[in-house]
Amino acid sequence: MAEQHHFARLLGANPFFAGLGADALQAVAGLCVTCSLAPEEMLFQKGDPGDALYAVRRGQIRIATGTEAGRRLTLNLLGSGDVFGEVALLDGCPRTADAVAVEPTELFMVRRRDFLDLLERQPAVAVRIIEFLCRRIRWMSERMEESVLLPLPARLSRRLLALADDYGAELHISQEELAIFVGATRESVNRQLQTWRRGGILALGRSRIHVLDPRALSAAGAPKEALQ
Amino acid sequence: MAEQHHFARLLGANPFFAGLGADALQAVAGLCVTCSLAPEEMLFQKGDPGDALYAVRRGQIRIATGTEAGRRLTLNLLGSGDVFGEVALLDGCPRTADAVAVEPTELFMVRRRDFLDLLERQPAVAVRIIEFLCRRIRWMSERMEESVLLPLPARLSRRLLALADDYGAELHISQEELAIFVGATRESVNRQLQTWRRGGILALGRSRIHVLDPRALSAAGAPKEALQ
DNA sequence: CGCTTTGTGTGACCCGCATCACAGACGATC
DNA sequence: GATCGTCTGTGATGCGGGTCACACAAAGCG
Repeated sequence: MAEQHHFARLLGANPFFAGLGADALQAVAGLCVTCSLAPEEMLFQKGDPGDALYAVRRGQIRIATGTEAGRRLTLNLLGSGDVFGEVALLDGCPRTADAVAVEPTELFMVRRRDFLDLLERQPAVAVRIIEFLCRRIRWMSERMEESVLLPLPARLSRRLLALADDYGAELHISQEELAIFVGATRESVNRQLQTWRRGGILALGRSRIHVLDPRALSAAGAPKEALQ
Repeated sequence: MAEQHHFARLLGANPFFAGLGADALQAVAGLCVTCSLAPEEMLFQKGDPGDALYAVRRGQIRIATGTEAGRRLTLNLLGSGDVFGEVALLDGCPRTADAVAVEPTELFMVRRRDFLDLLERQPAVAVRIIEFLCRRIRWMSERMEESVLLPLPARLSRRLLALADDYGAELHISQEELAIFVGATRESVNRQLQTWRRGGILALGRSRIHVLDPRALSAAGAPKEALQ
């Protein structure tokens, strides 16, 4: 019960369910199942039927894809409170990417049927969902522009700043992880991080990146365009 | 009046409004204003308030962005029957990209206020919108993966096949346009098209690309992965 | 405590694609 | 039909970043 109250609060804080009454939140909370994952454990993969919606309770989830040739790409990293898996849930089509736990992770899960029932009984939820989807579209279109138009230093700078914004200046992520997140190789990422470290912008450690000077990092991310 | 019936049919054929009753469609049609654009005329640009939803009646619209440094990127090309501008309309935030007419174009336009009123009176529309947004998210995530993971020939092949699918095997698009659509330069695109022309896969002309052998083109687009 | 595993730091080399620079070729416009 | 602007075709050259190949350091683990 305390469990469910905690849960309802967590959901209420999330834009996906914001605007529901306390009672409705309790109802949603009642539909949820928790589930936990070990590091590197896969929750679902590309092509699976989208039969559930998830929210991160604790830990971190990586949404990723790759080619058969082994090239990989992280589409997003999700932390506590983030909701994911909504697209496949809403349109009933297969998942477009894999979801893997980065660290020991606990999730809340709502099954498709239960969620659609709720949606029918609470039409106000639809509006929230629309807003949520719009936010996601904007985020994707931004990332898409970045990845096509900007060179590695700019992409890296922005991703680091975004991560620092979400998780604080002390990031614990390996350079390998970071590389497949910005669509580059570990070596290239390492070289760029080194020049920033030498400039006093970052401090580096094993699976640790400390953003010391966000302003300078931000400036370093837009030199080509700034100069003209 | 015949005008409005034509319009209502066009809207009904579009997933955005599919599922509305004939009367509802008439109501929407009544809200619409038509507007026409000359080639290269700008409908809206990045940062503008999103105060309307559009549907292409005739012609072609390019959705694009770019950096201050002059690098450009076409995000989408929309033809007759396509709906666009829905994100800014729905969440009330500024446009994330420019919309420009490629050729002489006529549009239908619904103003934000009118549309939100409709949405309130016809809650069933919300579900359609959700599906529409989901489709868009899937499309974007696919394009995003492509642009990061695939080399130019693969990206080009896929874009050509997609265009041929929408507009028929006879594409009339300049190589420059095509280049900024796949995130490359005209020169690189030209060289790739030439090798395909020499292979009998394409025929080329001034602002004209004829896809002669879609199968071969599709195969040419995935060599690296296919070989292994 | 060695031994392995996982992550970092760096050099050498190469390749895809951008950049730069022209030379036609086709369509419009008068 | 001469002229001009847009579009195509192609070479030369350069650079960002991918690939390969190690050396080393820090964390697990018997």
